Amino acid sequence: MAIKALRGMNDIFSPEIHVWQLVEDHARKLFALYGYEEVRTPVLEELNLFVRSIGETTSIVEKEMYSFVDRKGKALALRPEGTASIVRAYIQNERAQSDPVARYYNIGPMYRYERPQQGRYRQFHQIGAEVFGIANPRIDAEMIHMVDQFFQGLGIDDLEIELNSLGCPICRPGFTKKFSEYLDSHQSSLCEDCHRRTQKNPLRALDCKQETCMTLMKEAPSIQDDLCDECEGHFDTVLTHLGHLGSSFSVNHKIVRGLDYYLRTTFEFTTSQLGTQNAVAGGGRYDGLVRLLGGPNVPGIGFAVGMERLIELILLKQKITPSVLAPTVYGIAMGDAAHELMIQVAQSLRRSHIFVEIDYEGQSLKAMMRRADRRQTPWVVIMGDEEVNKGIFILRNMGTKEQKEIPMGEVQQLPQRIKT
RNA sequence: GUGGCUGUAGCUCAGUUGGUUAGAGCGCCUGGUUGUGGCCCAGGAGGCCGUGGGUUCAAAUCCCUCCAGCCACCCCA
Repeated sequence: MAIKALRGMNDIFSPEIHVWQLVEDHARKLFALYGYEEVRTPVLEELNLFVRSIGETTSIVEKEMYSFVDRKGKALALRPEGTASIVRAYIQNERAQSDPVARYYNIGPMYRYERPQQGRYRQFHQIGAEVFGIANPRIDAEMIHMVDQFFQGLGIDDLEIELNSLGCPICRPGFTKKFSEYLDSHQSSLCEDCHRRTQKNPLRALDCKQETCMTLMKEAPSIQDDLCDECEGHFDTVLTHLGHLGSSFSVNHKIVRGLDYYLRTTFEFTTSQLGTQNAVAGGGRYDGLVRLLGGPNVPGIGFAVGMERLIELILLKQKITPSVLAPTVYGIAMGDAAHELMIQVAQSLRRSHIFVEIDYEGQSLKAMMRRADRRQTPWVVIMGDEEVNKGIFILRNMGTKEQKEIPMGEVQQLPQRIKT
């Protein structure tokens, strides 16, 4: 094979593409009910946008970005996630001037240079949404519930919703310090990775999968004991409101997200059916981010759904069976004169929004019929010299094998005939 | 980035202890009906056996490199 797609980057074809479209469609319709509008931003941004927002010491920034310099030496990067770009766009376009409150959603590819495995790709797609300008914890609950609705609507009803509060710049440092000290006092029993984490990002040790570390984490200080009154109140409201909305969830103080900008509410939607890549959606609040990136002091919250993972789940659970679209009418013409007329018949039907596919390649009637059958079409229009001379065409019902001769003049009535 | 498993036709897979023209099923094409589909029957096309190198008289088969997929770590969607 001459040229192959890059590692971890996939082509998406028929039948799966229909599932993609269905999912995207579902998202657009549902999000619109909550007041979200789509935004489209470039996939390429200044490298610095991601370094500053996601955090210099996160593994995304340290080793997973597709970054390079352009012809003039400017450092660029393909977006590894969507929030930073949307925040940048919100600031740059002065959206807060007229009204700081805004709800956006976006759908598109993201890029991370990781070792691919099932549910993890170098180019992957997210459906994400962001809300700016609302500090009220009820929006946190509403957003999480909307994501829940999103999955329910696709027949995915067994995801685990896990929530946590990461505290805020007022209370988190105290906890982080306490937690670091705990790690230090147990250095000897920590795994190699957690040693490293102790320096750079101690909280990550919370979701280490090494058994010794896991048992150690059970005894570790928990963030919930150190939340300041405001954070605690915020989190409580999120929980009770989410309960009122009818979403079932659990609180997990170990969920730590890999992006530095999160604070207070964070959440994940996980499945047990996709192996180790179990997060199908995740998100959280990022109140300081807009200001950090040079904008006004506007709070924010967002989430992202992993398309590939969601679609793998859908296919796995057979909630939606991907199928190729079948033409309602399949046109078979033999000879130039018949082809001329076939085009007219087809156009007439298409004007009535009927899906017509004409066979241009079949070498024999038999071959074309075989293809019509394979395409699972219910109706076939057949035309040859005989029919042309008689001013008719044959309409064949593939199910009953009945066929009728229809005068060319009655093309207008075809749509009704086909519907019954 | 680390460790493990894997790579033969479009798909799913056979392929003996290395042995000469690499197979099956499904799918595809053609014929059995100068113009009628599914089933059946017959025939056919399609493989640099992932890539490059090595061992050997001889490699799909043994060894190494690289590439890709999968699994775990890591990370997260």
